[in-house]
Amino acid sequence: MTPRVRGRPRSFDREAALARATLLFWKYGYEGTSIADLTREMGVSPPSLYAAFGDKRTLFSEVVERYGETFGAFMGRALDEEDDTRAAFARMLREAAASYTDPAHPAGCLVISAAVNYSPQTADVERALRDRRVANVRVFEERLADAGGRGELPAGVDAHTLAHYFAAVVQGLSQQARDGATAGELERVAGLAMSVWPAPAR
Amino acid sequence: MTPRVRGRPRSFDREAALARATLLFWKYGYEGTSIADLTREMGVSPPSLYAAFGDKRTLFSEVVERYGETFGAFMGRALDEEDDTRAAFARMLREAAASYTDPAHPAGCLVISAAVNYSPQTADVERALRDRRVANVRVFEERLADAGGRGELPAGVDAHTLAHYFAAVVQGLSQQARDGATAGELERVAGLAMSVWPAPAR
DNA sequence: CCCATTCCGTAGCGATGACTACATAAAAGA
DNA sequence: TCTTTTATGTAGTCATCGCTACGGAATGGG
Repeated sequence: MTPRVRGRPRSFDREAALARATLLFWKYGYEGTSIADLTREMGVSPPSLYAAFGDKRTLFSEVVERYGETFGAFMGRALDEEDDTRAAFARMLREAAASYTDPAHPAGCLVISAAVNYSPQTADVERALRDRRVANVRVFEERLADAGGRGELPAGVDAHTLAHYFAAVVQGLSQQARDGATAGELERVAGLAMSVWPAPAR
Repeated sequence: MTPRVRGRPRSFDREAALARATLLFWKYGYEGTSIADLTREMGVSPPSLYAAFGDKRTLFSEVVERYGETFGAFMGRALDEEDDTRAAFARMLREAAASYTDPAHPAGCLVISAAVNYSPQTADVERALRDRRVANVRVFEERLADAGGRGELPAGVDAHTLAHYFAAVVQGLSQQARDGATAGELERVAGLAMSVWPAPAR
């Protein structure tokens, strides 16, 4: 199972180091986190970091990928596991409020907040996260349009606007969490935000 | 009126240079904008910049102050000029949607997006903007509590939650605008967001 | 006219950014 | 044991960061 390779084995836990890097990028963002910060917190010297993860951009990409499969996975799960569309979005907002304020890690969402500011040279990093967010809005819209087609929403409900609304609320929850809002405050905001849901077709 | 001073007069328009700096910080953020970027776009050499504006932090502070009195002033105006509280918040969201997508300047709100990412050395800049945002939530809450006291809202309506909700929506609109949402899309989101407004007391 | 004052552009300061050359250490294969 | 392979720590590379010393240019005061 453990494929013994040639050469000297690496002296650090790659997964643990990646987890440390995630926390740094999450809190300070891509440009706010220096290689010196990373090597210090990961307990790895610069050459080892570059050998194990490639350059800073590649490491960041892997961090984002890992984030999506772990901390950020609640969003896809809420939409996939709930049959009722309203329940799916309600659960998504509720879990976002909880996750974004979890004291076990930095506040807010890494995909939303880690590359807001960027120098002209790192515009592509900002673009990569923006593409993820835009793709997410499309996922929302497809689910809502599908719900409309199945009669879960009254005819004529604007799935496009509703999708952008939920995206905006999620991003607002992330920003509020970073500004110090508590889990309880955000859970109540999430509940209030759901009251825009259109009256059921009759 | 023009107080003639001794020495050589400055060869550039201080207000125009400040406006250029505002656009740069607005788009790229505090750390994403270098002194080299600023001197190039402002058409001013580094020593002139430092003589006229102090260091980078001080320049940024002045930019933020100016922003609040110009581009960001619609928010205070909406709350001050509208007697009806619901109309005040509706106008605020509507104008935010318009301002954040105005092609005459970078998308979104400078106070929300210019210092999301920060190195440990510039945490105080992030803090300064965060304090502004948090103060804003308090202004919202006071206006909403006042509306409750005047009978504009049903008894028992949670002004605190409502204030955080509106703050989150505004921040979500800003992020959506930076991600490329159009004015029309955000205006519809703003309208939808207002449907959480509680039914009037009877 | 000369001086004091203020601003100008050039050129460069020390510190830090991302990243790497190099010699060595630790493993597997022959 | 000896070679090959891969990882390690030290100690740098060059570019860019925010910022400034310095000498010259443009003004008003005397």
